[in-house]
Amino acid sequence: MIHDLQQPDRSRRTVTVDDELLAARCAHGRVVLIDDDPHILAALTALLALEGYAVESYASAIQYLQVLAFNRPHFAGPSCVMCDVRMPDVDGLELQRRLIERSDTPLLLMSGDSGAQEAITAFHAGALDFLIKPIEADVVMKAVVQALAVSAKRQHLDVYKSDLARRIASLTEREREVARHVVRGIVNPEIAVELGIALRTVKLHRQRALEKLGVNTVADLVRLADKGGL
Amino acid sequence: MIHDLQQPDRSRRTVTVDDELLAARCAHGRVVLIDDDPHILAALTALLALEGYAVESYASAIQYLQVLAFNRPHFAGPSCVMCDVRMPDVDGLELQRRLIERSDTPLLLMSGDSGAQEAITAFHAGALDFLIKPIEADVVMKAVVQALAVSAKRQHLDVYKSDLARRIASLTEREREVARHVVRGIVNPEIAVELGIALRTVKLHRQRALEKLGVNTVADLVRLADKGGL
DNA sequence: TTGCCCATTGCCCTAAGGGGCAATTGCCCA
DNA sequence: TGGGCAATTGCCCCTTAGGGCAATGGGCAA
Repeated sequence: MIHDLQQPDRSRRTVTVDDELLAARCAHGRVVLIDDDPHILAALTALLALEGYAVESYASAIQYLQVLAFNRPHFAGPSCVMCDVRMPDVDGLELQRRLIERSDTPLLLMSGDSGAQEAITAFHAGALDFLIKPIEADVVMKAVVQALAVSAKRQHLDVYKSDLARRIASLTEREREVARHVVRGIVNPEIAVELGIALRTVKLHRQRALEKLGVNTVADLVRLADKGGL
Repeated sequence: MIHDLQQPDRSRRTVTVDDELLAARCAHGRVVLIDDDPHILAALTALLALEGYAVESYASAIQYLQVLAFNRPHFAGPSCVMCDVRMPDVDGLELQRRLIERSDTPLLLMSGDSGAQEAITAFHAGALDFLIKPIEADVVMKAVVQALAVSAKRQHLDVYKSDLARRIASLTEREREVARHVVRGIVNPEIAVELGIALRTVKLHRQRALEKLGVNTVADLVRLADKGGL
C-alpha cells in the first residue's frame, strides 16, 4: 500500500526535523490520490510530496473508502481527493456519490480520453474540477491549490458553525426562548406577556443568554442567531 | 430572422386572447435560443413555444449580441440563454465570456460530439449546464426549467438588493453614519461623543434612519444593514 | 429674497433595558 | 435527605431609548 510509504511508523521516535516537515505539510494540506495506474499514482505522489503536501495514495477507491470507514479522526488541515474516473469496481463517479454523503472534502476527478458526459456528470455531482490526462504538473498544482483553499474555507466555516451551535446549546430552554423573541425585535414587557412570566424573569434570561452566547449587544445577538440558527 | 416570427408587430392591436397568451408565456419565462443549425433551432423553438415559453431565436451569437446592445429593457420575467457551442464567428464559449460581463442570465450550452474539455471550460465559466446533442425533449425541458428557476431566484435577489440600496440611499449622510454606529451595537451617548454631536441629535438621526429604512426594531436594522451593505 | 431641507440642540417626560439583592419552588443527583 | 441548578418573582435604582415641542443656522433652488 503506497499509503504506508508516506506515513511510516514513527511511534517510537522523538521530535526531529522530520516532524517539523510533517507539520509543515499538514499546514499545506493533504491530498488523497486514487488511481489504478501505478505510474501515474507514483508520479503524482512524488510531485505533490515535493511541493510539500501530505499525500495519501490508494490504488482503488475501495481501499480509500475502507480507510475512511475505520480511521475517523485523521487529518487536521485542509484536504482534497484527486481521483481517476475510470477504474474497476468503484469508479470515480461512484466514489463521488459515496463521498458526498459523509464528507465535504473537495473532489478533483481525472480522466483520459473521456467524453463530455463524464465531465458533466462530475460537475453535476459537485466535483470541484475535472482534469484531462495527460495532466501538466502546473495544472495539477493549480487544481490542488484551489481545492485545498475550498477545503480550508469549508473547515473554517464548519468550525465557526459548530462553535455557534455549541454556545447556543449551552442555553437553557427558557433562555433560548427569550433570545428568540429578542432577535425578533420584541421588547421585554411583551416577551413577558407572551411567555406568561414576569418582566424581571425575562430580563434575567435575556442577560444570561447574552453572556452565555458571548455577545454584548443585541446587534451581535441578531447576527449570531441568524447565522447559527437560534 | 426567426426571432421576428415569434414577436410579430402588434403595435396597433387591442388586448385580445393572444395578449393573454403572451402574458402567460412571460410568466413562464423566456428562452433565447442560438444555433446555426436551422433545423435544430426550429425544433427547439417549436418545443419550447408549445410548452408555453416566450422564445427568441437567433442563427448566430452575433445577432443576439447586437439585439442585446440596442434593445435594453426587453423582458420582465425570468429568462435564460440556450446556445450551441460550435458556431462560426462567435461560438458558445465566446458568447459566454461576453455575456458574463453584462448579464446574470443563466446559460445553457449545447454541443454535438464534443470532448470533455468544452464542457469543463463551460462549467468553469459558470454555465449552468451542458447538453449533448442529440438532446431529448425532456432533457431540454428539465434544463430550461432549472435555468429559469435560477434566473427567477437571481431576479428576486436583485430586486431585493436594489430595494435595500434605494432605501439606504435615501438616508442623509448623518443618518447613515448614526445607523452604522447603531448596528455596531454602540449606544446613543457614545455615538454622540464619537460624532461630536448632542445626544438629542443622535436620537433624531436614529429615529429618522429607522423610519426611512422601513424598519421598526434594531434587530431588523441589523439584518438590513448586513444584507444591504450599509 | 424666500421657502425647504438638513443638521443641531435644549428641556422634559415616558418607556424599556440592565442589573443588585433576596427569596421561593421544583427537580435531580449523591 | 441535603446540595445544586433552573425557573421564577418582587423591589429598587440607574442608564438608554423614544419622542414631543421649540428654536437656531447654513445651503440651495425657485
